[in-house]
Amino acid sequence: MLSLKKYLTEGLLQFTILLSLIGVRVDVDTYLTSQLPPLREIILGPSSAYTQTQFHNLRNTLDGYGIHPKSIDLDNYFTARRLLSQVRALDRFQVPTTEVNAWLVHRDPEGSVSGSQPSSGLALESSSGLQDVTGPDNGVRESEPEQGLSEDLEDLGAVAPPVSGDLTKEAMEVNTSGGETLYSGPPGDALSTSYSLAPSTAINQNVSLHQASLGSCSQDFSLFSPEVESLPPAASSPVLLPLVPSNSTSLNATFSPGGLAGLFFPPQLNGTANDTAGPELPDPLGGLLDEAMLDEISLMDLAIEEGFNPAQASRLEEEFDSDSGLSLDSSHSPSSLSGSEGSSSSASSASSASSSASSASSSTSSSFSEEGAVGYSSDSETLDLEEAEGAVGYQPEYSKFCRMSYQDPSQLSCLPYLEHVGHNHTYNLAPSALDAADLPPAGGLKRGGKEKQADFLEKQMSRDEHRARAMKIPFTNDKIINLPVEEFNELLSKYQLSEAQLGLIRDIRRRGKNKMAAQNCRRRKLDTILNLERAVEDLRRDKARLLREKADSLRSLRQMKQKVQSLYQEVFGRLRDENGRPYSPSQYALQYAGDGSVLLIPRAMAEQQAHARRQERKPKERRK
DNA sequence: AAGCATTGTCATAGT
DNA sequence: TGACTATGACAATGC
Repeated sequence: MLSLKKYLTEGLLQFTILLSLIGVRVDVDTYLTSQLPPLREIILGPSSAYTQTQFHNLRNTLDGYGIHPKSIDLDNYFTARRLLSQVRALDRFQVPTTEVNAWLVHRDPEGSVSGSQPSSGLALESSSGLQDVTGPDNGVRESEPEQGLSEDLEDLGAVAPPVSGDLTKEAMEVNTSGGETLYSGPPGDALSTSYSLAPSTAINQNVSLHQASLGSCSQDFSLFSPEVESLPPAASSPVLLPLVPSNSTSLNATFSPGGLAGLFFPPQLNGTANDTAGPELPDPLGGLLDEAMLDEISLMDLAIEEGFNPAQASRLEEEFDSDSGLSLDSSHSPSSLSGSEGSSSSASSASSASSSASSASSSTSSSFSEEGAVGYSSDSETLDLEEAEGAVGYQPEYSKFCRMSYQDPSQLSCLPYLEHVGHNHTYNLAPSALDAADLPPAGGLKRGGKEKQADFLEKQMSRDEHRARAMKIPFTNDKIINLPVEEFNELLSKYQLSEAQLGLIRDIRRRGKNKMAAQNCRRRKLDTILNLERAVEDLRRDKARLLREKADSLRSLRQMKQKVQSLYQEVFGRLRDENGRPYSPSQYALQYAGDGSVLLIPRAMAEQQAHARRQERKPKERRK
């Protein structure tokens, strides 16, 4: 039995370790407690410590402590919840949504201006389109830049109203009569995240401007319709670029691998453009992305503060993509965990097995010789119970025993030389098993074997059993301990017992119950430790997962910003003034508006607005 | 022999 | 108030 138990215990643990190594978590307790009761009993022993006294204690559940207010499960639950939330809060990373709406200008072939056809025209909304490109899992939304863009629009409205003319500070005049009106299309219609060719014109009369026109580059830029090429020169700046949304062409279609490559690596602009707006585009995104960049910087700062960097993230990702279940901390590797669990489990099994002895005792004969918990026996050389009593502070009883047990000469030795009470720690095993293991084969000494067996059984008796026997208690310790109080009192009433006997019986009952309570308590303690270990492991995994997600989000954010920058350069490089010349990036900049429109404004104005936004932000940050 | 693990027991607080 | 449980602390014992 012992070897079987050890074999099963170790085998189960090894199997669990193997499963954990391949990423499968196994809750041994689950199997032991609910799914495989026989296995549990083999390994841990019958859970008598949980159930023995439960038939008269309705408070306890089958597990003995499942719903008790003091249940460690409650502690574990709340502790785990708290720790989990704390860890998650530590690494909480919320990537704000990004919605960049850009509307490319196109020309009304008839020179008319209309804002009522948003579906026609060239949509350049990247809010979800970029997410599509980066994939749904890596979709990153960043609301702050969008908010910043809205601020851009507001600022622009305050400083240089982009629509309906009336633009002050120089060359802000808006000409609505021309055919090169620019349109600020409604972004809401941008169901498609697409770049598309505008089959027709959608020009908002209110926002038409003449300062921008599309050059003849459209033949090599599929984003622009041929119609746009023939836009007459515009007159002044800033220009409001109508980039009309359309759902006719998906972003994925337009951003074919080549197209995406073009976005990531902007195509060289034509010679004219390169002359003025070429690679040396000064701060191409200008104030458009500064907010976003600031966000990223702050994100990176945060990451650095947390001891986390993208390289780490990549490494983490590689590590955890394998989902090996290995924790970051080598000291908490599955092996170590399993080791601790193994030791704990073995300890638990030992304590449980002790209870199994108690339970086994319950099923044994009620005769005196067979009664009670098998186990804690006196040493064979020290049959003196009273001396043992004295050794553990039972002096009053000790004297009684000396008086009461004299009838048995073998137990009369109230002598100092029998001080040592041998503890047999195999008491948690059934005597039969011990007999089979320890006794010699039944072939030889039959009579001697029986005597040894009797001696052995006597050794297995607990001290209280010896005391009860010495006091001639007429019922078993098992009954004394486990009977409900009413039946217990009824039992006592059936016998004429001396005060000494009654006192012993009460002590036996008290000690027996406390013994099981102690076993129960220790088992719970072990379970608590194991659960905490599991909780720690879970938290470690959660933290690693959050870090990995954070790395993914940062990566997606970077990619998206690169795309936006490339798009900016694409668009800006193809803008032409009234003379067909490209705009100088040192003098002009594109600015996104919250409604999805794109404005071409003087760079000084853009920088001024960006500066104003920064000034606005500072007090807010200080407040934080 | 020291150290550790296990178990029984007591005292005490709480139910 | 008694019975019972839970648990910290201590001691005994075996390894």
